[in-house]
Parts: sequence; structure tokens; C-alpha cells
Amino acid sequence: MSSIRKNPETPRAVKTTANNPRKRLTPGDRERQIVAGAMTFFSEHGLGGQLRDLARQLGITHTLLYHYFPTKQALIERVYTEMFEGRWKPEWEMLLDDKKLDVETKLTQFYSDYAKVILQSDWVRIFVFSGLNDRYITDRYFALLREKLFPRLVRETRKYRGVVSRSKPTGRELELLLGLHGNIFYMGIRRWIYGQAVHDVQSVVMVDDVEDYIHDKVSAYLLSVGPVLDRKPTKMKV
Amino acid sequence: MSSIRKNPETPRAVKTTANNPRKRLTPGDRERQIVAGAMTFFSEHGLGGQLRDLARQLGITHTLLYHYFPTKQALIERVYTEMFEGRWKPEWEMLLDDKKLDVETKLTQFYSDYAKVILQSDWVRIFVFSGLNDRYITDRYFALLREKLFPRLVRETRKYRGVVSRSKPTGRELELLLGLHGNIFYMGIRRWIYGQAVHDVQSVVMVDDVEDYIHDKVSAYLLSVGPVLDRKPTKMKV
DNA sequence: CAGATTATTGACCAAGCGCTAAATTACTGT
DNA sequence: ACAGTAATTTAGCGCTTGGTCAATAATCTG
Repeated sequence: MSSIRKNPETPRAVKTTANNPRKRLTPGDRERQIVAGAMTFFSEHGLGGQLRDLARQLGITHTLLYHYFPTKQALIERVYTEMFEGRWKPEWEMLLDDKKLDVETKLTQFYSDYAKVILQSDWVRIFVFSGLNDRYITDRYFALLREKLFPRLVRETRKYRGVVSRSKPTGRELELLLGLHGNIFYMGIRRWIYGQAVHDVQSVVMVDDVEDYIHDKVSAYLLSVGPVLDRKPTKMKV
Repeated sequence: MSSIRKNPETPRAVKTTANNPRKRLTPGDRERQIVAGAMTFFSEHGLGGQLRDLARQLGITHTLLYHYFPTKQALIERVYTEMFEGRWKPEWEMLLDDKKLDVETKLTQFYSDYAKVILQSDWVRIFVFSGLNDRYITDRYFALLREKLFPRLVRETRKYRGVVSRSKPTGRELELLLGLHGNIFYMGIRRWIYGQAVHDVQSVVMVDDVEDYIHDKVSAYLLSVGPVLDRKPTKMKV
């Protein structure tokens, strides 16, 4: 949708003039350029952004987009796979399966690196756009997490608590875990959806600065999950 | 924008026929009906949803909307104020200021009631839509939180930890607090943006079921904030 | 029941949308 | 140099959009 207020600055066209002649790229280069441009473009204007505007931003005409992608949806799906499916690192699973490292180190290392991948404007915004839209990627991505990540985190958490059960995780167990996971992602939401500072971190890409926070969050999670889960759920009436 | 895929079911018009004649409401009733309809409509289709579709859903023509609201933006802003500004309860501040209650009870009671207000499809979705769009409400809403809520929560957290300082909260302090806050809100995001179950809670309105989870989250926060903050920030290289 | 009022509608507009087809113009190999 | 290929553009089609305005009809007043 992108525009409840009419777009403030119309992207300036890169006009084809005498000293700025029509550029002719190889199909491969042009396609990569389009996909890269589409990523940032859609992350800013939403999946409903106008192809004419994207084209203008790239300095080409919108019809050229249709030369490379038969339909807008095709371009979007290309962005999906490249940005979300393509950035999952199998080494994360290996790290979490490593029997030599202690749990706190593993979780902290994993989420530090994971955060570097997903805590970026493009990733967060397109993800949320998709969630609000048709959930095309969010559904698939959560399926990925449920298969490859959450079971490992549950296992490690139990190991940390000294619990040996291999049974299906309880609702409260999962809820606390998703609390940690959401905690990390919420930093991205605050930064790139609400435009609120993640404290003192104002750089375009969140990197080292957040590592302390992530370590804090992981520690807080591990520190509290045992006592909280061992406590009986006492409904406090309000 | 709402439609990357063409809208699946077109809202059926309530046709004006012989046995379903043109309804004539008082201006007050009609206006309320429009605003109420707009809330759910915009929460589903985004602020970019078509006024014609909203009108069709209400059983009127889109021109009638312009009789009550001069522009689409005016209607949206009306929704904003009614849904966000209008639902903040001053009694929350009184509850948190109550000197007789212990911290854990206060936080749990507050977030339980707060969750009932904000953890609803309309609220969460419109909030996030706005964040992705122009941040019109999110900015104003965060200003509200920073003024009326966060200072109280910081104060209570310190009281719980036995810390007497009244100094400006540190980044890590705020980050852990926002972790709790985001934890609560993240339940709504998961449920109404990602369409993922908040474990075993599938009802349209989240009510009692989440209270245990909220209590868990508050406990986890209070339990861990002291030890984590007392620990030196040790950068773990990844 | 006549007439005034006004809630509601139908017809319309200019701009913008995704998308198509045909014309151009920049490269490539010989 | 010159033809062939194909990357890129110009022109345009059908549809939708936010918004306008005069016509219609439901209700109120006398």
C-alpha cells in the first residue's frame, strides 16, 4: 500500500539523455540489479509499491521489468526465496548440536550471528509486510523455524535446566522460548518499523552494538526459565 | 495495499432491492457505523484498502463515506484517535503507583489488563500497518509510553531489585524492560500478523488463557533483571 | 398531505495501476 | 562495415482508484 499520504518525494528518473545514454547490461547483471533494487524498494513501499516507481529508481522503464519477470508476483517471489530461504545457514544447526560447547555460549553465539542476518531493514520490513499481506513467506519461514530451530532450542534449554525429558514441549515452555526469540526480533521491529532507537544503536545495520543486549537476553532467558517453569501456574486475578 | 494477490472474495454488496430498501440512519448512527466498520476493515486490508470495498461491506455506496468524512485520511485519523488515544486507562498509572501492592503483582495485573486492551486483531494490525506506513500513530503512541509507562516500570523494577537510584535508566536496563514489553506485544504479532498460534490459544480474542503466560513473562523478567544487570557486560565473540 | 430537508445514490472524471505489443537502439560476430 | 540479435523503450489498453456533483428518495414539519 505504502501511501496513505501521497508519496512525498517521487523517485527521480535517471533520464536517458545525450551524456547519460541508454545503458545496456547483460541479462544476468540486469536481473541481479532488479532483484537487489526490488528488495530495498519493496521493503520501503511494501509489496504494493508501484513497479513504475521501482523502475524509475533503477533508471529503467517499468516495461523492462516485465522482460525479466513475467509478472509482479514472480518478482516478489524471487525476492522471497533469495532473501529468506537463501539466508538460512545450516552451520547454525551444527553449532547448536555441538556437544562441546555450553548452552549459554551456544545460544548467545547463535543469536548474535542470526541477528546479523535478520536484523536488517529489508529483512524485517518485508517479513512483516508479508505477514500483514498473505503470509506467504511468514508461513514458510515459521515452518522452517519449527523444524530446524525450535526443537534444538528446547533441547538445549532442557539440558541447561538439567531436565532429561524428550517429550513434546509444553505451551509454557514454548511461550518462554518464543519470548526470547521475539525479544531478538522485536529489536528489529522497534528499529525499522516503529523507527524507535534500539538504545544507543542508531546505525543503519545493527552489528556489534547489540551483542551485549543479546547476551543479556539469552542470560535472562536461561536464568529464569527453570524457576518459572518449576513454579505452579498461579492465576492471579486482576 | 492489501492485495498482492487479487482480493480473493469480493465483499458482497448489500443490494438495495424491493425487500431490502435503502436504509436511512441518523447521521450519528451512520457515522459510528462507518468508524466501527472502518476499524475492522483497515485492520484487515491495511490503510490502503479501497473505500469502495469498505462501503460495500457496510451496505452503502462509497460516496456516502465522503458525506461523513471529507477525505480518506480524515477517516483514518478518526480511527486512530478512537482506537489508540481513546483506550489508554489512567487507572493503569494509579495501579503502578500504588504503594501497597508488591511489584510482581502490580506488573502482572497491569500487563494482564493492558493485554486485554491491545492484544486484539484490530489494535495490533492497525498499529503495525501504521508503523510500516508513516508511523503516524506509532510515534505518538510511543511518546505516550515513554511519558506515562516506562518511567513507572523502571522505578518499580529498581524497587524490586532493591536499587534506590533515581537516575536516568541505562541502555541495558531499558533494553530488558522493552524485552518484557515486546514479549507481551509479540504474542499479538504472532497471533494476528503471522497467524501463528499463541500456544493453545486460538480464540478470536485473547483473554484469560494468556494470563498465565503473562505472569510467567513478568516473573521471568523480574527474576533475571537483577543478576543480568549486576553482571559485567562481557562481549562474547562469535 | 404538501413541501422542505437531507441521507443516499448513480454517473462521471482524472490519475494511476499491471501488463502487452511493436518499435528502437545498443551490442556482437564475421 | 554490416547484418543479426536482443536489451530497452514508446505507445497504449482495460481496469481501478480517490474524489465530485447533481439527481433521488426517505423522513420530518406544518
